[in-house]
Amino acid sequence: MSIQPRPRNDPRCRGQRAAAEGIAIATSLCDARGARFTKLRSLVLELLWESDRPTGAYELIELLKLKDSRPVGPPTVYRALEFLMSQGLVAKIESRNAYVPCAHPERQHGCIFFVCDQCSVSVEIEDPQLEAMLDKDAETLGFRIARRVVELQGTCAACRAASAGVAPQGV
Amino acid sequence: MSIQPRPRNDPRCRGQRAAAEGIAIATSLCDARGARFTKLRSLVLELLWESDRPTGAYELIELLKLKDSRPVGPPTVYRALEFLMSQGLVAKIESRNAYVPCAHPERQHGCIFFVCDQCSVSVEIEDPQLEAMLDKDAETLGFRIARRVVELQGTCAACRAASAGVAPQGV
DNA sequence: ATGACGACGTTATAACGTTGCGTACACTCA
DNA sequence: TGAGTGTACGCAACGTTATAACGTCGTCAT
Repeated sequence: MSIQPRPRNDPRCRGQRAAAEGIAIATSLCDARGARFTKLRSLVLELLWESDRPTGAYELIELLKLKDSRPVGPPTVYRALEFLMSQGLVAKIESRNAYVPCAHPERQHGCIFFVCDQCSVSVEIEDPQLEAMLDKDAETLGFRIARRVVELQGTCAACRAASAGVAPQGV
Repeated sequence: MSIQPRPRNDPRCRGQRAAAEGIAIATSLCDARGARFTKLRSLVLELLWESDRPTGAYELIELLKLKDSRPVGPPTVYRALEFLMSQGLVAKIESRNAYVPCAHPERQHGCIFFVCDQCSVSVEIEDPQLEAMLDKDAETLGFRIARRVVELQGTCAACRAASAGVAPQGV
């Protein structure tokens, strides 16, 4: 049984409220691990939580300028992202060269992302059964998995509904 | 039950022989579809088949220069790759910004790639059961999948064996 | 204080990908 | 046969994403 998906476009999961929660969890996690959750790292994570879609590194640079009037270079942002990823707080959407906050950093798990081609919304789910199958395939090959990249591109329910309104078609 | 993986680093699947076979299959497929399998497209596919690992677009540009003494620009190569991908002859490894020939273009299927962090070898497998699970998850979300990106990064059997020889450790 | 270390700043550059426009060649069809 | 059409390719410039290399600063244990 899949764990209930918790879409990142769900109102309960986005915006100021979620950002604050995300930062709080990240703070305590890093604290527990002895990892330094610096101002910059916190700011980057906050910006990702406040965004409603995967955000590129250079976009983050722009946002940091606006938010903090602090000009930061690419290496700085990439380092922050690398740290956040190493802590499981952020994931990279490889097919978009963009970054999203992990919905549940407190759990160690492989993320599966559904990314809408039209509105760019990304939804993160967990599916332990699917992970198990990948593990089995890996074992067959004698391959040791370090990182899983599972990204499904297509059309989200909202965009399908919207386009169906214009030009209805069967499922 | 998973279809037997057919690793791209399997001798039967690589080198001149495999390249020739790959080109032959591609030729007949394109012919049947009324798609133009031009000299350039064929050459790019051939280079991918001859490589033993995912190959970047700019690397292909260099290889084309060597092979054909023909200087081609980035747009030309990207267009060829786009065509080859549209025909299911080539897949992009998103986490590497690199391209591999599809082992079995004659079948329509979602590819799963195992990519070694150390030697860069990539192995392509099919797993219909896994695809079915992804489809089910998508259905739960009302998401229509257009393209699957499944890439497992880690250490291949050969590299594990090699490093185990140096510093043995349990599985 | 001082030496070690981790985080961050800065400049430049590598690597990857696209836009826009022009030309050549093949394929129809009058 | 020659005009019209569409697709592939050439080319210059540019845009985007990511990293290398090196320097500075603050913190902390000795």
